[in-house]
Amino acid sequence: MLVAEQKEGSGVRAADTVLAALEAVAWAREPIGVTQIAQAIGATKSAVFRHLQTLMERGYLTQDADSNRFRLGPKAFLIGHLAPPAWDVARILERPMRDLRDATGLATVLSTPSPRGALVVATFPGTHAIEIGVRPGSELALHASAQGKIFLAFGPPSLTDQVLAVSRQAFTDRTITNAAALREELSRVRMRGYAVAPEEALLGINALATPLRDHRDAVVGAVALVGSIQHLAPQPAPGLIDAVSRLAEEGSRLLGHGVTDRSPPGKRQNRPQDGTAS
Amino acid sequence: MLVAEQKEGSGVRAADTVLAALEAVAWAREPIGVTQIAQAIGATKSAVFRHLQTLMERGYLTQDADSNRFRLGPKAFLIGHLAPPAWDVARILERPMRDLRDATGLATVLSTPSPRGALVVATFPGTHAIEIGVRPGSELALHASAQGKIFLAFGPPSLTDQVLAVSRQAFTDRTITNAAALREELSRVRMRGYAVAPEEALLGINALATPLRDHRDAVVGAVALVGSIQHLAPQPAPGLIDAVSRLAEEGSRLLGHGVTDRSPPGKRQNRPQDGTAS
DNA sequence: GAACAACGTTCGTGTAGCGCGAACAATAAT
DNA sequence: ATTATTGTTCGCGCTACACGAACGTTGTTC
Repeated sequence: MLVAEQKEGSGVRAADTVLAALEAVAWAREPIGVTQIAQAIGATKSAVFRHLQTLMERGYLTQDADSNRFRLGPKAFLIGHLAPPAWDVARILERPMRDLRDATGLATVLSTPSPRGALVVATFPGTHAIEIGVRPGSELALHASAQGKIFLAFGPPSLTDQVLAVSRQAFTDRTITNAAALREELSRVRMRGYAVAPEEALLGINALATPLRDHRDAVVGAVALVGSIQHLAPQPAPGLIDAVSRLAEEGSRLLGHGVTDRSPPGKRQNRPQDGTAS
Repeated sequence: MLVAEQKEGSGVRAADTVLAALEAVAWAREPIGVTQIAQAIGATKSAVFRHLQTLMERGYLTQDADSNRFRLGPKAFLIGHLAPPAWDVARILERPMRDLRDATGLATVLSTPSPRGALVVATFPGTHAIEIGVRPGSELALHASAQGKIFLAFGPPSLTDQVLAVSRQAFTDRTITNAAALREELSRVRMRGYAVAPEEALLGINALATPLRDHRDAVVGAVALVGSIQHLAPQPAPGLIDAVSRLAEEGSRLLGHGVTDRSPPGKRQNRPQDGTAS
């Protein structure tokens, strides 16, 4: 074992497992049993069982009296509704996102940055016969999704370094795994102001994403269109780019971007970085 | 094995700690630091620190870039909004609860049963000069709160046994700690249909609660008025009782109570169990 | 109705991973 | 500068966790 290979090194194992179990229940749209949870998160039944007890004791889960299956409980609900309204972009953007979906027929996705990837917060599936969508809760790889590249391109450079430090998984043969190539792609994204990821996460699928900025100009999310490469070419139609950009701008405006922007320049969190010294 | 004596024995310590840390952040209405969290949940700084890393890795928390303080993250938001809409009673009852508060001037509280107590889901503080309220997230003792007694009186008998198995804490000298007296009080609650808890949790404060029932006739929550014993006597004014009862009935109706109530009697969740062999 | 399968739950064991306390670093306050 | 308080890291010892297998129960199949 030469390489440190820090995958999960800093965290607490039992704590990570309990959160994984919680998520397994959350992502399932119907009550789910111990065995399914165990194999979903790759742990043994007995371990999961004890963790589920912990979650029940604290009210995050409830166990159906006669089926012995688990569903989310009141504490989970409460925690989510105590979360800062900043994440309520989902609600704010619900209408315009649906409109964009209806106008383009493509799946519309709202993501937010998370250490493991671009967390899908809200989605509106496409309207074509072959429906393409993304499940809320999914975490899209930062290097292989349009949203992820947005976060890498406009987010803190430490995030990029983190991603470049470990080897990137190749989901398809179009996935950009080379570090230099990825850096180049990111500077291209910065120039264009939008990101695409043709067949980088899944063959036949492309995505087009633009950044959401808050009142402090920090990128806090991304809106994206996802669809077949038939409807969403590697070089998307200008109309689509405009539409997504407008949606992102509207969302940013609703987040306070551009208003009361009186923070003295240079006082932002834009630590000098390297200015893309590449 | 007569008594199970399960205080915290069955859970996983690290898992419990990480959830406690998550809650500490959630209940704080502003970003909070490691030290405060540690002493809030009674753990050492270093342990809490590692747990916070786990929570960040999974996106439940975000760390403010320059203050190093923690706030709830997107995953917490998402989990809460994936919770079954049953807990959305809070939203459904928002209007009527506010109306009741305005009509009575007393704090209106919505609670739901949880193993540790009556979990406060939503509150509207009273309107008197001396404001009395309950913080969302608080877990009121089952034996010393009006809401808790509702859950004991109308919930599964196993819950009552559980509470009676351990010694009850006396918050004031009015708190009912004696097992027989509590059983008696519960049957009184069942007869009346409402519960009060004059000065049982806090001197000078009383509460008046009625049960919320879902479509299967199970008690899934309680609405309560909380206020000074000046405004809320140990034997509350009939008008107040009526008002709370009406609110609870309206809430129950919104939860589907009374419609398609065709479940055969005796088929409910009253499994014989061992009948309290102790 | 017996045999089977699958599930939730319990139990014992070895070890690694956790909690602890103290040291270190970085900031803020005096 | 000095002090105090914070966030972060380190090393150690022991606990309390993950594992695997067994148990009890439910539901399914022929």
